[in-house]
Amino acid sequence: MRIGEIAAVVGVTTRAIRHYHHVGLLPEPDRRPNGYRAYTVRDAVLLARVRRLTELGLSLDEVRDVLADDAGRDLADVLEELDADLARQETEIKERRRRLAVLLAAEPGEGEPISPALAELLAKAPHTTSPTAAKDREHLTLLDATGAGGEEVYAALGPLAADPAVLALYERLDELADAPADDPRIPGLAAELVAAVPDEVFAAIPRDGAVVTGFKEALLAEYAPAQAEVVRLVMEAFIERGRG
Amino acid sequence: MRIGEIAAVVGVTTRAIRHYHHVGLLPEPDRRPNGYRAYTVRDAVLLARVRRLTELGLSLDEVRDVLADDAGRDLADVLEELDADLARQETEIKERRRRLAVLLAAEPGEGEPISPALAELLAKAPHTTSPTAAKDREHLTLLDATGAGGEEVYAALGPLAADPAVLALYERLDELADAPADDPRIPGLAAELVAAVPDEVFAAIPRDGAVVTGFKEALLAEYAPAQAEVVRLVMEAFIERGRG
DNA sequence: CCTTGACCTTGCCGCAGCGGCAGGGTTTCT
DNA sequence: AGAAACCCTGCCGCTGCGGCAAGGTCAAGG
Repeated sequence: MRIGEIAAVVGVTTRAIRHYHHVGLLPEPDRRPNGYRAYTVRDAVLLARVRRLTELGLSLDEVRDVLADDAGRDLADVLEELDADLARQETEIKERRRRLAVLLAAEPGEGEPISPALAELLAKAPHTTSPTAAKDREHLTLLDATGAGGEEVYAALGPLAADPAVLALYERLDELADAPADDPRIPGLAAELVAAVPDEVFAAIPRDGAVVTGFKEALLAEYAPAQAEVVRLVMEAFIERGRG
Repeated sequence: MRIGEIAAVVGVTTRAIRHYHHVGLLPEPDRRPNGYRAYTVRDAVLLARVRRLTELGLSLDEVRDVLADDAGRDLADVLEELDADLARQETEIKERRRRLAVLLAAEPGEGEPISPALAELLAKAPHTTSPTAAKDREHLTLLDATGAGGEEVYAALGPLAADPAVLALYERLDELADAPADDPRIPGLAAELVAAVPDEVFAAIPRDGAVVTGFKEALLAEYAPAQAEVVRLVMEAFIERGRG
């Protein structure tokens, strides 16, 4: 048989067969005078064995091992390992599909894949065009994606988000966009912000390991000077609370 | 933040981030005077979005598309397609595991992954050292692997395998190993072989499409001249029966 | 001051299992 | 005789990074 014929018999492509030759999985058969590979039925039997194993999901290296050690004992080992691997993949896929289902169910409006808990929180918050509020929401999605914040954080933030008084605080922060870093309104606003956040929020944020070096600086760099001052003061106050 | 810091915040490797830059999935941030990449919190937010999507199983190209079309409508499409794909993979894995389970249950002796139906058939056949019988078994595994033979073939072959008289036929075929192609024993043996195979076997073999060109020649080449003659006669007789 | 160690930079190779293509030659059918 | 359908070798491409090489940079400690 020529390569196309054995390929048709066994049900694989000629490219695959040549690849098997290339990696030494199948021996190169004799050649006809014109250079064509001349396959025997025994080659087809061998190829079919290879094929069965690869279709089960074994890697070519594993197939080579199994065919080399004709022990048959090895095969059972490899198959069991493979089954364990497939089981792992299966649960992985199920988990992903579960999360996908959650997203698909809750997302026909949002253009962002976020956890349902955060989605609920954001939905509760009043609509606003405040830039600093938008920034806060972005930071929350970051927290959400890293998985650092659990359900408790969102639950604790719930009343805060629903409180219309918070909007006024955001607006006062917005007003500091062009103010100098020593604006007199800074300390007062910082104090009010600290007071507004309930203790539970702070308690719910996992404090395992310090915040990554450089993150705070980067966070402050996001804001105008006077706003950064406010944020810095608020953060300091929280760190104090953490120590207390 | 430096690259290692943003990587720690979001929970990815620096290599992945650089890769995202390389393929244009994330914009290259500004550089510090020393050449280090300087990331902002906004970069972290973006990276986190990318990360969420890739973790769901989207390809980097798909992520790029989703982030480009901020429509949010596109996202739902991609996610649904992804879910369909995952569902397909899941059933695929289940099917493989099912076959694996069958093999693992029935195989603690055989060194070959074959269908249980064929395994049962081979177990029924009496033990023999006949080379031509061994060849036949190999050819059956080939048939088994290609999926051409269904359960009916094996069922029809059952009585034949269990018949000890068949052993004598194999031995007579073996005896022709060194005989010339015009040995007088050939026609009689061929006729007896044809007579031995029940009609159901022949009927059960699916005859969709001719046998692959070149296969018969290769099959005949497996045998010594006189044996090949027998096989050829048997095949001819079957083809005749097929026409009738 | 010098070293060590922990960072950062660019860039290229490797991975699995083939598919595709280029740039030939052969056989076969019409 | 020409076209279609085969065959050959060989190399690049895909995915999503990981690893390694061969450096530059920066902070802390002996």
